[in-house]
Amino acid sequence: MRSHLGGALRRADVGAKVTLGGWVHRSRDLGGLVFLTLRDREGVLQVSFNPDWTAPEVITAAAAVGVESVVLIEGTVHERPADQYNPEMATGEVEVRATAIRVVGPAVTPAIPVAVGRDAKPPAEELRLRHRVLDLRRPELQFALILRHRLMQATRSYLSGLGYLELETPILTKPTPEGARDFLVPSRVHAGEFYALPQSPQIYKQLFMCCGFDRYFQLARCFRDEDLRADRQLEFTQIDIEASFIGREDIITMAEGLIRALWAEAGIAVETPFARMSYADAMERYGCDRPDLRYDLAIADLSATFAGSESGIIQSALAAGGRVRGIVIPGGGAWSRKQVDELEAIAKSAGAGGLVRLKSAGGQVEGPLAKFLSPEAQAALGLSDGDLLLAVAGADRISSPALDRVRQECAVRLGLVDPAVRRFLWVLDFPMFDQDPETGALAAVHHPFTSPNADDMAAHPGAPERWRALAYDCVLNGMELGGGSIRTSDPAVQSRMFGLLGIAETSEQERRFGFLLEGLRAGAPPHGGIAFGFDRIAMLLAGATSLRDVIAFPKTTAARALFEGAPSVVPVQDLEELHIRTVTGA
RNA sequence: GGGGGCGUAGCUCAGUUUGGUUAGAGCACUCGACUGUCACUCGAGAGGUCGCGGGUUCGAGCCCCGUCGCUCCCGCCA
Repeated sequence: MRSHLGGALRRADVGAKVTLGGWVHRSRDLGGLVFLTLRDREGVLQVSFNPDWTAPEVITAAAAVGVESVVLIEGTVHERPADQYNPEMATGEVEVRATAIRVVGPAVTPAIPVAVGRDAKPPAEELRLRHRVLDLRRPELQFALILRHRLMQATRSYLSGLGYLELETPILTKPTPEGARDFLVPSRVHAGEFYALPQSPQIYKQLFMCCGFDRYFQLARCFRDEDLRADRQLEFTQIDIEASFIGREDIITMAEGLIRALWAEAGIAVETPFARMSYADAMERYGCDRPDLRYDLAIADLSATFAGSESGIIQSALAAGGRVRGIVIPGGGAWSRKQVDELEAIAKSAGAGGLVRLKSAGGQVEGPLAKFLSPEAQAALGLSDGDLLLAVAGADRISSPALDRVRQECAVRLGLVDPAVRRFLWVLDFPMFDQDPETGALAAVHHPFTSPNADDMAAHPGAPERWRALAYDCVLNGMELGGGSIRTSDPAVQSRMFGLLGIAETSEQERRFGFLLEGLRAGAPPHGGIAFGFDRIAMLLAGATSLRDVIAFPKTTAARALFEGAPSVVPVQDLEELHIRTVTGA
């Protein structure tokens, strides 16, 4: 039906007789002379209807077509006169002189505009989602989804090239303990029983290793029934990878190559290897496990300096085993009382009791606590003129998240966040467990299948909260791109892990994880892997600010699909067949 | 579950401060004019449950209460 994609025509195509199919992007009727802008996935192209080469009834038909209608056009590619080039169009040096037009898909007047002006705001997101077919016609979204496709192909090409096999895992599966709420699917055949949608293919990919498939990957759909965010959807795609007979360094090298290949697909050169930092250092210096290294503003331990102060707040924090930690902000001394109050509010919302503030001006240290500090202590702070010191006294569990947020906000205020800079980072040696400060209960930081560090187990056999894990996260500019670990391949160790996590009963372990334990007992190779958040990577590389712009049919933050209207009520008979009765008011 | 922002014509918005005549603009749409436009231009026209419900008032787009939707964030979620 078509001979060319109109948006791809260039000066080299001049002279070609073409048949084009596409959408009417804009139309300009000059009276006896009509221009249509035709749009397809390659771009937009001007088609001219002129009595010199177009029959009168064709011109009449062209003048009558509404925008967003689908047309088939016949004509010839001509170079435009040099003074009529349109530098804003990739096809701007040519036009197609039409001899025929057929409206094959007339369109009603669009509810939201597709051809938006240069400075025009796009319609409200609700309308964009409600009229998604129109929204997805916009060149930016076409670009984003086409880039997404290319990133998928680059992933496949890179990993296949390394011998990885793309293997599929079930969507209807068994509830697993990733920590998030599962989506459940009722079984019609087995009354009262449910499948779960996978939060990730974690166990299946480990089983593949036990099967001997050796190198696995999948562009895996994952499902988590939690509240949404700009960067979080109910269903999302992961680049899921697992390999056998490898160690941490093998995974890191492979993953750096993958990142390089993906960024190259978007035209960005990435240097490897990436920087590395231990979890402990990241928490100590930046207060978080995925620091943005585009700026420093590192946290320092000031406990020794403040030890001699007579401030009650400080003394009680230190007495309780806490520390005083703070950030020196060059130039922050010029900030107003109100601006610093705002920073304190941020620290408080993160759980801190308040912010200790000291600034250096004219060689003097000023601030509410300055009088408690000896001249020696004041000098030890190392403040230069104009510096502001913001500190939090208390347990690290409190001060780290508070200083993390303060640090990020200060960086924004100081203009230190350069979007053109990319600082990739591996965070290594995560702790194996997170301990609830009240109950003492352990929870897996990564997941229960991660292998603990064998040296730590040997050194502190009775203190699992001190064990590190063979886990690693890949971080870019403060964002987690992906993470993984070397897994436990010894079924006895795995069983012990379940025990530490509160699943002590053998029968309970077998009921929930028997299929994994059976795989491990059948002879498991040492293995490990990693998973990257594919949507988030696509969002970054497309220059989008919301995941919804790189997902064709996303959900709103209220977990609704506005275009198709999901979720929706279903007939009672359907529920009965599934052995389900709804509760009133639902 | 909690907090913030937004909701006025098909779309983007003004009008809400301090309640007061018939709620406006640009774009889109309809009709007309126009032979090289490219966000075509020009003229005319049509288009409104001011998200929804209730209240206060002589009178509500504007004030009060409730509710719904979208969005950002916290909780939650790697």
